[in-house]
Amino acid sequence: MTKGQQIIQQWYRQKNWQQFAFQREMEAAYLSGYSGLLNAPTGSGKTFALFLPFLAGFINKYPDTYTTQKNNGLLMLWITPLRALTNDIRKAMQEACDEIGLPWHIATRTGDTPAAEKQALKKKLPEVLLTTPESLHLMLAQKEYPKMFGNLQIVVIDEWHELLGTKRGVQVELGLSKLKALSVGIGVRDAGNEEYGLDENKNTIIDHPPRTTHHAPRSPESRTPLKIWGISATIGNLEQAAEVLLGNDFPSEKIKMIRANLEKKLDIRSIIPDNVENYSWAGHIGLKLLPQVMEIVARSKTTLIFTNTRSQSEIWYHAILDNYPEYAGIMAMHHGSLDNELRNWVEQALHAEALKVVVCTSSLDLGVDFRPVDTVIQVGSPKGVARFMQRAGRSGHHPGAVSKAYFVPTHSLELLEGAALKAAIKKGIFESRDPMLLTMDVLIQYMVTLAVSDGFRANELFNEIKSTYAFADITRNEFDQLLDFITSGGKTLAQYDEFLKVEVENGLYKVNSRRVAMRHRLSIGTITSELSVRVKWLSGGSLGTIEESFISKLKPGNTFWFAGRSLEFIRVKEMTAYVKKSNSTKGIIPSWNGGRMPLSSQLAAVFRDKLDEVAHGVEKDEEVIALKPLFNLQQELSHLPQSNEFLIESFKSREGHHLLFYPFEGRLVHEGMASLLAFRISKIKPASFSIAMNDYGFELLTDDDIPIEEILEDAGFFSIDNLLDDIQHSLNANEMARRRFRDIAHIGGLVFTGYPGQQVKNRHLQASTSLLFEVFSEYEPNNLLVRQAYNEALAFQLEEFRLRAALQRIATQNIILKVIERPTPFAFPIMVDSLGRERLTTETLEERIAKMARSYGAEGVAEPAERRNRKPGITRKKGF
DNA sequence: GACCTGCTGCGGTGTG
Repeated sequence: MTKGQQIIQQWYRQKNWQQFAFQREMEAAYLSGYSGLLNAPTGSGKTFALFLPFLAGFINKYPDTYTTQKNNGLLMLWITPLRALTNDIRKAMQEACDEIGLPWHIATRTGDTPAAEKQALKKKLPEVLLTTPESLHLMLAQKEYPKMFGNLQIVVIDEWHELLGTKRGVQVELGLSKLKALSVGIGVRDAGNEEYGLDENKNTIIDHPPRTTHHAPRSPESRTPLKIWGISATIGNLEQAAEVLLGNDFPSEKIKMIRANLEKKLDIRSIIPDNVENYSWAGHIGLKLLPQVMEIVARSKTTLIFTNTRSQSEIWYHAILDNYPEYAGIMAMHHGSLDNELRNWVEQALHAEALKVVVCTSSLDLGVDFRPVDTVIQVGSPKGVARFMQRAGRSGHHPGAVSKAYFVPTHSLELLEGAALKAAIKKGIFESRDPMLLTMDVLIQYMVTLAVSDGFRANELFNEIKSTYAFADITRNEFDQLLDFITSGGKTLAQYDEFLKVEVENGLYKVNSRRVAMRHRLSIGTITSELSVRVKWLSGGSLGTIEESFISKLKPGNTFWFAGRSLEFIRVKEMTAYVKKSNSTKGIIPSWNGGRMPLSSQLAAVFRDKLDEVAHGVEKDEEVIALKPLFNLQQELSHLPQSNEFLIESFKSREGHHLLFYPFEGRLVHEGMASLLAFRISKIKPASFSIAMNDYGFELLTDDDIPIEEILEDAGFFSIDNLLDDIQHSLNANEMARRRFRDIAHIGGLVFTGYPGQQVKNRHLQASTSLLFEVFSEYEPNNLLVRQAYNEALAFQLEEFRLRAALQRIATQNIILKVIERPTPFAFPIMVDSLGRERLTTETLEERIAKMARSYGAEGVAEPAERRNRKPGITRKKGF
């Protein structure tokens, strides 16, 4: 056993920790020089599984000197997606070093780090640096960055599954390609120099001449000595995750996948309403089950209640306070629009076990490690298996403990998702994270980043980025277009100085303007967000942020609920809304505009399986048994589709002709499919439709009578032939792309969002990105960024891939057309979904649903309920 | 400018 390994063993004994098999495996792999991916859940000691072997490696290499004070320079770079994680992990690592007697300095460098500390880091590097992808790029935007990373031994990308599939992930890929390239050059030069980096007389990091030209092209013999390790939770495509992380040039014999295979005991239960028949058929808040939820909370020590939206957590918090006032003081709320100070306080209080319950959104998905929580409650569909697993895993956090998680349906049919979730987890089905490809905006940003610091040479950079997974397929022609774009503004913008950022001197692409450099550093990153209004007490102190559009609808004196308090609105000044405490118990709760998460395709598939079981009379799940009356009614009024059947319901009311389709494929696909089918119908019979949808199906409503039997006979109705063409005609693809383009323009640096604290007005940004989009579309139709905008719209807004798969599935199914008398349990939630929900409504949704139920119930098909705010579908009148 | 229920995440200046 080596000295390093001995020290590790001793450390585990001292800590009285069990060393798991995967940790030993990890140790062996690391010490034999492998890179790869560690698949381990949080709470399994994954940090030490990587950190200790790294220490052991160092101690093995320098067994006699490691205890004396040395200036090693940066040896390990640890990247996490969350600022907060860097601090927790740093503490743990520092403790380990102190205990072993290694006089190392472990530092963090994020947006939180004070400027003075950042300066100090430049002068004297720590041995281990914990940072974020954005901060890594900021470091790459500093002069002489190659020095900083010259002695780097290992890069760890923590929570890689969180980054993979996003533009932040692409940013990491690009950063790694540079670190690898640096290490190749240095590795070659350094061969045979064991004392490298250990010069105690000098306070410089490494002693080698500044690099004027960059590394030589890679040859197979000079493969990178740098080790790269990712840490990822379980996802559907772990192998691919490793490929993306390591890039195309990594020798496969140097790659290992280590799986923790720690069986986490999960105890999942659905909360079943006492009487499903009386439970809401529609809705998404779920407060009817509050008493049952609070019983569980009372029985548990600490509970996290996860909700799907920020306003939902406000509503639940409020309801608990109203009905269970004894929880005041031991309950808290946590979501992304609350002030950071408040959120930090909540996290601390959780840690100190001072809270009994926290109502939260996915803001607590990560970063609650080491906090004792014994029960997790999920209100509403988690929309994905992995997301639910992750949340469930937040409870019973020590190894070996059982995770207890409850699922609270917010409407009856959602209860079947509980059964689907359990089945999916049992079968080990997980969602994949698809890596993003050819994101030119991120590449442009990166190119300018390099130009801002030491400059780059085109051929070298091209080879480097070709080694990444994201840009493996980029052509030289495309790359040249980007070069042209950053140096001359491309074909279209050449006459505007503003876009001429990079200059070429002797083949070196470089930014010489300090102003350009500064502005660029200010806008590094791939996260774009809506402009929001800060909410502040008149007396000072911030509560959080809400959307401009919400505030603009308030008049001074109005009360609203936010951050769990009743507030009186005073005035808005410079993007800040001033409020004071109100005693009114009534108030509107703000809602925020956010992403629209559809049911994942994996969970949707298991849901369809469950439905098939139901149709075949299989009754083994408690959820299915409870839902029996509902399914019976569905069968009675219409039909329960088996997996080889596709149900369509046709129904006439005074409102018009309703057509209901049930692909069970998630709302984004339904939105696209609804528009597509509306278009295809209108080609046969001109008509104008309005569209409503949820995660289970969609509705087409028209004034005209549609000969649906006839239409269904047309083989082309569900066909994927001419799909793209029909989509182009049926949806406003232009508008969708324009919206995507706004973010792309931000990331690519085409618009400047302003200096911190003095943001450019949103309106202006909107106008300028819109203008750019138009100019490009007109004069440069093959512009790479415009092309990207269309591709992103197709892939993420329309989920074209899933849409295609769904159509292909439907083509193999038997179509069951049912003419129904009144809305079925399947139809009802979709029709309710189309009732507008304005932000400032006085009538609660519950009342509206009751009204709608009355209007359709006893009197049969009576006066239709108010149907505002429907999504305008295609308008194609006769004679078009 | 569009959303109508809808999450999360990062970064941060100058000049005389």
